[in-house]
Amino acid sequence: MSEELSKRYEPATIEQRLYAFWEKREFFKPLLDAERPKFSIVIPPPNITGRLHIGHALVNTLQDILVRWKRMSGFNTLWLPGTDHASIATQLIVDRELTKQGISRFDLGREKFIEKVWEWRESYGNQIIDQLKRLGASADWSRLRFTLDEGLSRAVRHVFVTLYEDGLIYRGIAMVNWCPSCRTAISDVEVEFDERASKLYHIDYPLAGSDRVLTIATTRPETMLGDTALAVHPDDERYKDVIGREAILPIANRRIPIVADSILVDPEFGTGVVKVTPAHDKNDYEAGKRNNLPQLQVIDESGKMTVAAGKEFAGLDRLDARKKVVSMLGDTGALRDVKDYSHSVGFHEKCGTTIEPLISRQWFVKIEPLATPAINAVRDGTIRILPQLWEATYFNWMENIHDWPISRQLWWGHRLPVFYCANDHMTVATDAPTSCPQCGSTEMTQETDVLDTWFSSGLWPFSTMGWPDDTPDLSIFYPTDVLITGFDIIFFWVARMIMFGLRFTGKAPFSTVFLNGLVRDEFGQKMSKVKGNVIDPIDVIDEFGADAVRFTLAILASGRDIPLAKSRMQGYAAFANKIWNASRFAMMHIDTTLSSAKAIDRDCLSTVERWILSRLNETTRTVNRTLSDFRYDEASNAIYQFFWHEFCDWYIEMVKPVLLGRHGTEADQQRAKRVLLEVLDRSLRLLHPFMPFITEEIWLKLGGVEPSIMVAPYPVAEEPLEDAEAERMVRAVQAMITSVRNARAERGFTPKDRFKLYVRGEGRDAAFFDTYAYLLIDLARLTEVIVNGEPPAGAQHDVVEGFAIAIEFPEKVVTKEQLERTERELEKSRKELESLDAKLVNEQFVRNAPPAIVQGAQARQAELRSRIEKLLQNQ
RNA sequence: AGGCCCUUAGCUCAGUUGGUUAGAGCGCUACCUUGACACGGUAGAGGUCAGCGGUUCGAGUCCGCUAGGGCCUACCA
Repeated sequence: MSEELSKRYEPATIEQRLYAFWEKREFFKPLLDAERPKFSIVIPPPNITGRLHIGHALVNTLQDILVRWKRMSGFNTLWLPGTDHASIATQLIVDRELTKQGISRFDLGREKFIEKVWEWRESYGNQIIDQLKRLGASADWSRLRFTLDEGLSRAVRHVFVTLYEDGLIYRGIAMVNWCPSCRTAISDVEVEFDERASKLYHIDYPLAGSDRVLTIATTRPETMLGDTALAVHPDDERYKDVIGREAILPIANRRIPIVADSILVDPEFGTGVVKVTPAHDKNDYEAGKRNNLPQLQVIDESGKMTVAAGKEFAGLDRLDARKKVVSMLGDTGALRDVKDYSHSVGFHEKCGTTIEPLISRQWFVKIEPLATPAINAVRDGTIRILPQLWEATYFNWMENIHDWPISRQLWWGHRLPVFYCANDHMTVATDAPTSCPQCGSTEMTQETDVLDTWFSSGLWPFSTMGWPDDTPDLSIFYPTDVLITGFDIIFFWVARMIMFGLRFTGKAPFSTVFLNGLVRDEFGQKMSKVKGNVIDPIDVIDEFGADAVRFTLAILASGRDIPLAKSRMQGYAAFANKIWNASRFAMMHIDTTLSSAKAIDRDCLSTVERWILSRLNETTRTVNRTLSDFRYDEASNAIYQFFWHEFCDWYIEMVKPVLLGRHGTEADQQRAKRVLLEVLDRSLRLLHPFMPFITEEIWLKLGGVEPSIMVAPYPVAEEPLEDAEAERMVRAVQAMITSVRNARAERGFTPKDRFKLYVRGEGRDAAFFDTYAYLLIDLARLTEVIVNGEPPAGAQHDVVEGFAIAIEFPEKVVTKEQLERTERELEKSRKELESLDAKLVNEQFVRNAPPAIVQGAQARQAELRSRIEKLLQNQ
């Protein structure tokens, strides 16, 4: 048959053509058929701002492997793709673009700015989708969703209104994490802490009406302008007498009360006196509420000092104000000491700005009623989180969860469905009211705040399927089966989907969460532009092919961090080339197509054929089992080992004598061709989820019944193919061949030199060695094999897999290396035998160990004894 | 501060409930242009499984301690 294949596999020439073929034939699309077993999965929507990075490549490779495996295994499979509008990230990017052009978003105004963002999204927002296609992702692009789509926006409004009506969304004034650069509130999970070198300033506060001073310590002296109290511990003997008195706040010269607070103050820390700034510190805020202290805001939304901080500070940036305060304190002698200090500082994860705790009016989700069912769902096994150790992290966070601030003072995103009339009456409704239900005013304005991006992505598994409508997609594909994502968004996203899913659909949105590790560089370092160790997936796809990249990611992914090295990808590119050439070899000989080939008569197979089918069957079993456990590493490794080291290294070599007509009958040859086709076909199908492109390219040439390998059935293990006896005998042949090659190399013979081999075997085994002597002759390059003959003196003896063999060399050339080697082997065998002997005379061992272990030890003991005896003859 | 994890070949890592001789990829050495493949083949070197102690007939695997490294969460005046 067969067209010519090029000598080397060239991924670039086939990948895009095959992907276009799959898309055109709509193989990615599931059926709207509720009767068939389904498998569904939703993509973690990448941000529209994103370019594909290696983390996306990983998570989407893992999803695609699962999806292709399930699809081939007969499931009606949906992989639903989409993108996230990424409120802050996108706004930041477009903002920066505008800044480059010398425009501020405030010049444009909200509406014009949002138009710009949509334009930006049209141009760049789907780049990442095209990149996912390069990877081979078999998602159903006809269902592509975007979190700001009308349908998804409707779901968002519906959820907001429902939660509001249920009393689970409220508006309130509270201290939040504020980003002075983005000028918005953010949630706790969006704050990243980093240990920073800083200073601890010790400042004297005079006690009013006395000469005494109270020394406090602070890392943020500028906030003292907003101090409204000092606090000490009520049981601290040193300060019992000052409780209730007043201190004089330096610089501002205000009198502030001294209060007792056992929660805020740790008497062991510092001087035991704490300044209290209720408007600018979380703990002080709480302490202020406990002690009825006024809140004095001295820093504004942009991080600048307010008028309340004093005339000379108003308008200064908080850091400049700090310098000024320190300098003034120094001048007045109130600055007692400055110490180097290291403490953790919160930064906005998106822009890196230092977070400023501020009191502001925000919208919150009351989280406890949502969290409790979400905790239970994981506890009772409705949802399982893998690797399981993440469950503890999930519980820990969920059990200490705080209300979720969901409003953001941004422009790009879902505007809250909250409307105010001219008389400031508030209406919460999914559709904009034309007039105020309370006063009839027709001057309605919508809340300017938008929702946290994660509010909409929290609805992703069902909003993408048309919820809140009752759609076929929802009834067939929801809840989904598996969620694959990075552990870094377990709180941002996974927890919120579970909470929302349970609340609004009554069902867990997925039954399994698989959290993949972080891709690092080959030395285990995080990839970062600064370090310059970033691997761009598109670059490596260009260099090694998508299949090699995917295979590398899969074989390294066991749930933990992945140290990715280019050398690794190079290795699997070589594997792809190996597959290509093994197939090339096979196709040079195969003369039927898969669809026209006759069924294999399993009753008249050769031992070698039964062996390779048995090995392939075992591999098939392993791959299916490990994939269902998300052990991508074991699955891909099993195929790799089988294909390269059993199929290529041994089977193809063993079948060559028959295939090339050096041995056997015409019928043997025909059968060999048929089995070769069978093994290649099954191997390719087994491998397809991991390496979709190369397997498709080759498989199409084999002429199967199905139009594509991706819709051909996935192999499953079949018990009749297991053949322990064939495996035992071929193992023996392999060991004999290895032994001969080894001895040849040791004695300094070339591969061209041929020898006589003596093999000892009984009954059926002897008959086997007679029949398959040609294998030994061909692969070990022998002149002949003598079964149960008497080897001449000077032959080299060995015992492998329980069979005694001897090699007759042309003359007795015993090299020093060889003697040393024999000595080493003897030493090893003796040592092992020694420990085995000790074990077997130990009654405890014989009594307590399982019989199989004891029998194994005895068998090994016998083998070692005979091996030692034979090795001694070589000296 | 609390919790979790890691330490196995030169490098990066597997090693499932304790059980024969601890594996892989890359790298390294020697030989081989054998009619699928030099992105190849064959053979080989390389490990006191971080250290110490314990449980057990038996420990890389279980327990404790020590040392080093990483991650997460919360607070740090």
